[in-house]
Amino acid sequence: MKILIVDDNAAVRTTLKLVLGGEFEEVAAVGDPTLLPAILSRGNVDAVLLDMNFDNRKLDGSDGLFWLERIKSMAQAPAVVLITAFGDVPLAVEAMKRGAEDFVTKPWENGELIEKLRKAISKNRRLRDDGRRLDKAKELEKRAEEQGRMTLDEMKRKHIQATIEKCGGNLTAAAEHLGVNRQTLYNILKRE
Amino acid sequence: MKILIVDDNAAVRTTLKLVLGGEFEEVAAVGDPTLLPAILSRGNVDAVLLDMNFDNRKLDGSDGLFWLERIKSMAQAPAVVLITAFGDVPLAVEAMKRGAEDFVTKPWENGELIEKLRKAISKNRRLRDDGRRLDKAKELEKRAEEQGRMTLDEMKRKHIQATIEKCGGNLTAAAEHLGVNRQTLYNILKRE
DNA sequence: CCCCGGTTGTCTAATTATTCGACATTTTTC
DNA sequence: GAAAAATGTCGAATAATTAGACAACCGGGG
Repeated sequence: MKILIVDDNAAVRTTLKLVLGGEFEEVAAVGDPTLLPAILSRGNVDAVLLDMNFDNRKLDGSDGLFWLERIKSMAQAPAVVLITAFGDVPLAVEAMKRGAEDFVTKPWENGELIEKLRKAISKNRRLRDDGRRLDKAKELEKRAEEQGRMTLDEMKRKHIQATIEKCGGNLTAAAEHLGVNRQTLYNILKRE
Repeated sequence: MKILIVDDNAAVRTTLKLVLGGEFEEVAAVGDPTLLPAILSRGNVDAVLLDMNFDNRKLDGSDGLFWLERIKSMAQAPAVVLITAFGDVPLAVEAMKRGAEDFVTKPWENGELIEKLRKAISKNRRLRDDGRRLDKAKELEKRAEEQGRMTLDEMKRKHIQATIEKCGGNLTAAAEHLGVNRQTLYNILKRE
């Protein structure tokens, strides 16, 4: 499991890398959140541990929310755990509503942080699977509907095509599966 | 849109009913959370506004989390907005992780609360729709799989049955849709 | 009430599709 | 390189589909 730390404080980055290094497969750290899209588009990060404040003139966490949104709008988005020294309840709630898997306040407790990261990753995986399944659901729904108003012949052809596909192009086996003679299958295919 | 207020403080209940009464179709309030299952199983509540502390000896919000879980484990669960006077960040985060749509702290701002309730309801509706679609997806998937290893004849029969169904039993129309002769359809049906 | 358009159930004869057995050929597999 | 499996193609027997036709039936409107 690969973790990406994003915090503008070099000391925090070093500490976190040290703490998490022994627990996760790979731990990288960057100080500049603008690098996030580039890094994540390479797609091998399981969780991002994201600081909420990068511009020291505003400590309201809006930077963190912004980057959270950027991350979560990506396809195959990683889990995101937010971390902040200036967290209040409304900010935490807002972050969770925008799809963060967890929200921790500095100073953190190491073991707890590790646990939260692990849980975040597995929760995110579940969500991603659900998302994928939803996409598939829409497709299936559409196909079922099309199928509904199909002519018998079209239906037949489609099923034949699918079966041949499934048999890896072996027409004899396909004919067997379809319950028709091999010759009949040939005829049908010849008639296009 | 129907709102259920759950708070052991009668004054809070009265105030909330007054505030929300003009904004929502129906607003009910109870003081005892143990009534929740009974009320919600009647299934006409869109959102629950749930206090986090019922036992005044423990103000850690565990009661709220407990009831939140109970509500969210129901089929067709309503939206839940938590409300508390003793909220801290970890509690808010935990509540959101457990599926609450929002988390507000006393004292609340009326307009904001109303807005949060509305948004909570629509968010919950989206989630519920997704859930339903997922269920349907599984079913469709199963059917598609079955279909995959069907004989041409079985396939034909299934499609014919479905089409007749869709045409409300009108065989002439069904035959038309299927692109076969009416007589052929009769023959097929007669052959069982 | 009766007529009418649409459906149903059934029939024939002509057409078309499917099956079976067989054979030569090509491709796969061991 | 030989055996096994798959392909491509026949012809003849069998089965299914088609078009056209006819009597019967049902439901609504004149």
